[in-house]
Amino acid sequence: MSKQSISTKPVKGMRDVFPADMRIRNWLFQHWRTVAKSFGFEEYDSAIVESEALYIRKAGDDITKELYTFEDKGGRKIALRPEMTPTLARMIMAKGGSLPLPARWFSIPQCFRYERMQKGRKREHFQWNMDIIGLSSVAAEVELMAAQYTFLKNVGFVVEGEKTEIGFKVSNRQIIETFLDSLGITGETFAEVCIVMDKRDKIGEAATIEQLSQRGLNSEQANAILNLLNIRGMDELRETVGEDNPGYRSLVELISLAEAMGIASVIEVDLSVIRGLSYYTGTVWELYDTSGSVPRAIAGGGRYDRLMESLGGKPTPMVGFGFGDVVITLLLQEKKKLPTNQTLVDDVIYPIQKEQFAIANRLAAQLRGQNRTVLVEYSERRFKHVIKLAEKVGAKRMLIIGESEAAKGVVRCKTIGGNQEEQPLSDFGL
RNA sequence: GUGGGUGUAGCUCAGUUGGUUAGAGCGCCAGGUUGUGGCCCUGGAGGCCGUGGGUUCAAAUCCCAUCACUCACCCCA
Repeated sequence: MSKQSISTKPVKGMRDVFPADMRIRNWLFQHWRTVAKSFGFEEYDSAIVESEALYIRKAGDDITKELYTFEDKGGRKIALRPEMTPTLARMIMAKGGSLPLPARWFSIPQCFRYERMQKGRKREHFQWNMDIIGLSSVAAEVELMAAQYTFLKNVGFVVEGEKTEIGFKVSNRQIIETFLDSLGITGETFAEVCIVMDKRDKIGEAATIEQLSQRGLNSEQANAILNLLNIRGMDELRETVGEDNPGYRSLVELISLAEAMGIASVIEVDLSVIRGLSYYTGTVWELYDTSGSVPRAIAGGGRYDRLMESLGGKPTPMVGFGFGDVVITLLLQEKKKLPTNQTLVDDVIYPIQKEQFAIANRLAAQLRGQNRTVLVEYSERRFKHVIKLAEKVGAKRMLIIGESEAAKGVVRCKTIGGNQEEQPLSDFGL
C-alpha cells in the first residue's frame, strides 16, 4: 500500500453526488419522468459508450471536437456519448420497419463532452430527451414544448405572459435558408453567416455588421440580415420573407397550435436562434431565463428530418429536445425553488441500551412490513443526539425503548415537536 | 485556444506597515443533564497558510515559477 493519499476530488468536470445532491437529482428526474409519461412517452436507454463513427458528421459541428474517445482492447474506436439523438436514430433504424409510427420516446442519459468548464457547464451531465419519431406536422413540436412547459410549471416557475420566468424562443432554419438564398448567400458562406447570426445578441449590431462584411457580404445584405434578426412579430416576418416561405408557413401553424395548447404567451419568434447542431432542418427552439441570471440556454430542441437518411436509414421525420440537469438545477437553486426538508425516514427507533436492540429490530421489521421507512439508532448516545438526527431526517415520530419500557412491554412514542405516550408493543403486532 | 480572479480548519471566510504559539462563525465530538430535543454554558479534535524556489535576522503576508480551482470569451444542455 502506498502511503501517499490520493486527491479527494473527482476527475475534472465530473461531479460527486452526495446524498444531499442525490435527493435533488431524484426529485428532478421524477418530475421529468412524470411529465414524459403523462404525454404517453415511453422510456428507453442505451450504454454510455457508442461507436465514434456515429458522431462523424459534416465539418462545422464542434461537438465532434469535444468527444471523449478511446480504443477498446479489440481495437474499436469508442466514444462516450455527447448527446442522445444519434443513439436514438440508431435504435430506431435497428427496428427497421417494425416500429409503429409515430413513436414517442424519452430518456435521461448521462452525456459527456470534453470542454472548458464555467458556470452551468460540466464535462458530464444528465439530459432529459423527448423525441417524436415519424410525425412531420408541427403538432409534434408544440407537444414537446407543452411537455417542457408542464415541467416548468410543476416545479414552480411562473410561465405565463409578461412576467414569465422562462421564455421560449422559436425559429425555423428553412426561413433563414430560403431568405439567405434570396440574398444570394449559399454554401460555405451560409454556414458562416449562421454562426454570426447566432452570436448577434451577445456582440451587438455594430459587431454583427462588421463580421458579416468580413465574410464578403455587402452592406445591403448585412442590413437585411440584421433586420431579419430583429423581427419579433409574425406580420413583420411575413413582409420580410414572404408568405410562400415554407418555414414561415410552418411557424404560423406552430403558433396557432401553441395558442390552442395555451402556451403561446411564453413563445416568441427570434430568428437569431440557430443552434449549433448541424442536423437540424426545420423548427429550432430554446428556453431561456428571462431574468438573465443564468445567461445560457436552459433547453434546446429542433426538427431533424434528414438525420436518419444521413446515417443510411429510411427518411423519417423526427423532432426532439434536450434538457440538461446542470443549468436547470442552478436556476432552481437561484430562484429558491428546490425542495427542502424532505422526509427520508418515517420512524426513528431509539433503543437506549444494547439490551433493547433485539426488540427494536423486531419492531422495525413490523413497521417496514407496513411500508414505513425505519431507522434504528444503535449508537447508544444521549437523547439529544438522537432527536437531532430524527429532525434532520424529517422523521414523523420517535419510538423509544429503554429498560423500563422493555420490562413493561411498551414503547414510548414521541411525535417530533409534540407529546409522547406509552403504547403497548402488542399494538405493533409484537 | 485567449484573457481576468482566487488558493488559510470539513464549510464560509478574517488575518494590519513582513514580527512570538495563525483566528472567528458554522459543522463535528465530549461534558454540564449516568433516560427526554431545539436554547444556553464549558471544553476538545481538526492547519506543511496549494506546491517549489527566492528576498530577509524574520514570510500566510513581498518577488518568481508552477499546479489547482473559478469567471468571461469560444461552443453548447
